[in-house]
Amino acid sequence: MLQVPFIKENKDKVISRLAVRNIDATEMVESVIALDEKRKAIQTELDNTLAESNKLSKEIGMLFKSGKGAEANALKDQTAVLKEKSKTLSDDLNATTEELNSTLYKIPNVPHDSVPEGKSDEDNLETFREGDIPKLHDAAKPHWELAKDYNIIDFELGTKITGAGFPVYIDKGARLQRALIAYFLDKNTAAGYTEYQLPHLINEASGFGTGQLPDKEGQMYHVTGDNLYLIPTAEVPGTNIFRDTLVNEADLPISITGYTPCFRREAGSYGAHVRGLNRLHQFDKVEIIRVEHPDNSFKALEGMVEHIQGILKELELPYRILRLCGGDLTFTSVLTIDFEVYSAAQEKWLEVSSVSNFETYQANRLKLRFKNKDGKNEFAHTLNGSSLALPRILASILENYQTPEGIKVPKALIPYTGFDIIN
RNA sequence: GGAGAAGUGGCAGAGUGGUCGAAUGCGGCAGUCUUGAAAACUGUUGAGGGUCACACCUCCGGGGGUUCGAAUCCCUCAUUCUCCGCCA
Repeated sequence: MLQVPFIKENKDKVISRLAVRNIDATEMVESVIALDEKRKAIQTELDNTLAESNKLSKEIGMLFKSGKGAEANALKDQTAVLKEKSKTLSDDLNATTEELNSTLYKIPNVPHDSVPEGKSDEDNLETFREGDIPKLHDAAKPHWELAKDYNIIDFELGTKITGAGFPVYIDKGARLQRALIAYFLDKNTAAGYTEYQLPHLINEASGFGTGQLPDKEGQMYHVTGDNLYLIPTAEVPGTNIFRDTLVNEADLPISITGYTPCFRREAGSYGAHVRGLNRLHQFDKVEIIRVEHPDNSFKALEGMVEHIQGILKELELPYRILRLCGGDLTFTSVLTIDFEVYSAAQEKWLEVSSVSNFETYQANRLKLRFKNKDGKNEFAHTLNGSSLALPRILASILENYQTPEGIKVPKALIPYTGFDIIN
């Protein structure tokens, strides 16, 4: 969430930049400022009441010590009134703080100056494009047909076992998945990211830490028996490593990577865009996460973008880079860069990675800080990105690399798969 | 799943009703010494709210209670450790 002093000092800017997200935050911003003023007033009154009460208690203690029991008992009566008053005030304070926080939770992060205006993904700004779109043979097919022809992914079987959106990968399909995971992790660790294996279920506190809760619980699978949630992305367990921590400035940046399955309810999705691997309830993803010094976070974002570019180039997939417009920007992000890969048989671009800088928005909720040169605790910046998400990479490999003889394996992956063609 | 124990500042670790926001050590920061560094020595060093700055308030796993007063007593929840059971 945003910090109240920041909102106060940059009120007009906050409102005007949030307008890029097509929301009018005027009312929420005003309300935050008013509630904070109210909170301060109550806090001050409560503090004074408690100070008085503390003072009396000390006096009572001293009187008892010096054997003046009668005087002490007389003072006790006075404390009763103060106690009643402080009870009322603290209830009032709690209610106000809660109201303040719930308003803060509703205000998304303030988009970076470079974020273009726009309503939907159609308004995202393409900034770069590389790689040749392959010319496929006449009998070329979309990946869901290829998957069936070569028996490497069985969607119906997954439907039988679980439901739609839970595919079963078979034989070379499964090996290709495993190869991609290992390949991505190797690329990430070679770039300085430390590999982590993370829990696939998270508790409520973690959901709050990264912003999935309180508003977006409908997007996660909820294990009600234990009140845990299945992770929608490794970002959640990975970033919550740093919840309630004070890191050393010298340890920044912290870079971690991890492979996890991701579970998303995707309620309300339907139609052609969910066909095959395009949108699933369970999918695999390798994530990169960074905790950065505020001075360096945008440079770090650039570095992450270059890193992912390197992987897509090595896989020889045609890709483009987009700067998300305000309307498409995720709630917690200041700036998000998307990567899309061209899927030749579907003849469309598929999103395979999303890289974001959250600045202090997550750190504020997480209480992730470092001690700066002046000895003050300062919120760190957090960033993350997919490096990479598997299903659409797989889809584009299957489609782009298909030949009449079979599906070729990208050169970079052959050491990992142990085979060079699916036929 | 059963029995017992524990949780304190960045870390380790004392503290069993008032003088405790909390001894001590490590780490951090500043200084002395040194050509410089290390060592040694001296000083300083928790977080949040509040204030121009003070004052003041809150925080000893989370929540609740007893008391004029709680790190300390009681209840409760989650966690960790030890022993037993079960087990990939």
